[in-house]
Amino acid sequence: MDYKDLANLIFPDAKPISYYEEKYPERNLPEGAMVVRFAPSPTGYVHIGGLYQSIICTTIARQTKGVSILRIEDTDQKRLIENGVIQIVEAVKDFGIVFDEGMINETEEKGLYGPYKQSARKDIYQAFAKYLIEQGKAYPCFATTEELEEMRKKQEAAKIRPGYYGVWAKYRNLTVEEATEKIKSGEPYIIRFKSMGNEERKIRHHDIIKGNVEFPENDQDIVIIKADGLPTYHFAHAVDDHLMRVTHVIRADEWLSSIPLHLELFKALGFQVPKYAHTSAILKEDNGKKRKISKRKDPEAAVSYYHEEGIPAEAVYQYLLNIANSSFETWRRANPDKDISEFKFELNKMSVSGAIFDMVKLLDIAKNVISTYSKEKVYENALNWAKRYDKELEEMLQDKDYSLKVFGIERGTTKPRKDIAKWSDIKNIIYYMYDEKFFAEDNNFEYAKINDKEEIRKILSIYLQKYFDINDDKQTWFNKLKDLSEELGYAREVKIFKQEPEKWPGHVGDISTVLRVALTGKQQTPDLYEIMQVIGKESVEKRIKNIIEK
RNA sequence: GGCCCCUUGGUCAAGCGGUUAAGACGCGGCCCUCUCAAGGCCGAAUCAUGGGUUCGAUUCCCGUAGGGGUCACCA
Repeated sequence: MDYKDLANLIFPDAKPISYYEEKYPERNLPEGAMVVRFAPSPTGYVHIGGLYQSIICTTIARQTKGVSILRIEDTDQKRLIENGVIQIVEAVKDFGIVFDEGMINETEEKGLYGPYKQSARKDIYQAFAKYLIEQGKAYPCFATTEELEEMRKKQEAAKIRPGYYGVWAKYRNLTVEEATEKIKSGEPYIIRFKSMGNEERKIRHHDIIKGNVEFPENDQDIVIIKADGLPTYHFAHAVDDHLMRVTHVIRADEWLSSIPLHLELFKALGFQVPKYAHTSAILKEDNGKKRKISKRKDPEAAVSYYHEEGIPAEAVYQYLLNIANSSFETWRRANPDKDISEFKFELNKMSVSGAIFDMVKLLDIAKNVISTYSKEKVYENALNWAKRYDKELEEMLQDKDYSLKVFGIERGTTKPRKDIAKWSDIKNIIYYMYDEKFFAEDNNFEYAKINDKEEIRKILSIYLQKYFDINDDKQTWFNKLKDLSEELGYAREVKIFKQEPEKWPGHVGDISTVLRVALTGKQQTPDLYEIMQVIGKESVEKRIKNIIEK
């Protein structure tokens, strides 16, 4: 009996690996094309880090005329959740991200290198596991959980490196006969890789992002096929990335320390080693310390958060792209009108250390993104958001023509307004433009410098009687405010006032503030003239009278 | 704890042996025909630390400290 017999006993039906090598031939791609994959587990929600990875992945593939793959790593059956795949596909699609190959919904996929869901690739992993057993590079291990537990305790007590390796690898040197006998008698087992590494020796490796790194060789006989017949991450990584002809493995840097293992695995399988790029995690500051941003503690870790808050997907995308390559914002500034896809992304310019997530900066980007939108686009986005998250806002927006006028204020100019960072801001910014909402508020407004009730009435009365004409153009309107100021003994120009502030009780700005508060209930608003034009003559009169007569 | 990685203003960061150490966000001030938002101008603020190497170190080497990752039949 030899290894071949043992392999046949364990995996009698597995195909020879040549079958798969032929089925998934080398890709015919232009020079420099990168084949990359995003390989999440469908365990529940999409994390901001996953979105980050998928942006990097699809960007790199597109720019090098390569291929991006969405592969689902569902080998841990315990952690799976229902509709986990479609959640990932949809979440990513909301940000405009589409992969060239891989899963497109819960069960369907596209591409010739599938299946793209690991649970559907069981026979493939087993074929390669069988191959390793035949070569004497893998073996069945009969250790029970208790046995392994005990071993670990001993190792810890003796303060030696834990794990299944060297002399601790109890079943590593079983003869084929012994193993066969155990299998035939029905003893449960898993398959382990037989490592030839030596912990004393170092291996050097070049990572595209991290640079040169040095590790001790791997000497752990890690599990490659679990009790349920599915592979562990490590084995699936080697087999899948080889068969899918992935050229560049881009993944989170928590995998960096597995490099010695992965390198050994590729070598044992006779695979060409891909290039690796280990990306730094997105961090969160917590009590002065940094830690990985986490769904449990940080709501902003889940991509759904951005939809709920109404932060435009485009802004999140740009923010993440800027974390990945900080030269992005410089490029954006120089090329405001170009499509984002024209930005040249470079893997090796990614930061080696993790960036702390900065919501303030994200919101600043969002503000700028929204400022470039037309009033129609703002309306559409706001309405879509409101339909899902804010019924009251949805009702306000029912009158489309009117709402378009509201959103048109100070928009589409060379200096568009930048006061909206997220759709959830909108209600508070525009409610006073709608009579029903405005009059629903009690009108105990807070005025600024001029806050004497009598003075306010006087200013408003005279304005309404002598100066208000909805048909005035902006300049005339403003001149009239100046005239009004003068008539009431205020400075007609701010400049003049500043030269001799003691000479007047206030200036035209203070007068217009009175009008502003009376008309909107707020001390700060966009351009008052435009607001008056939008709400119209009747509303202006009604609002002013409402104050005067109170 | 072992192994590995990281450390430039509050945050993101450029820099790659000689620089007045970019830029962005944030912060402060001033300006701009009314308040904001914006825009313009100005400003405060950074090379963790100790040793080397060198004519010269933010940059190269070693140590220290701090932070992070990893040590599963999870990925």
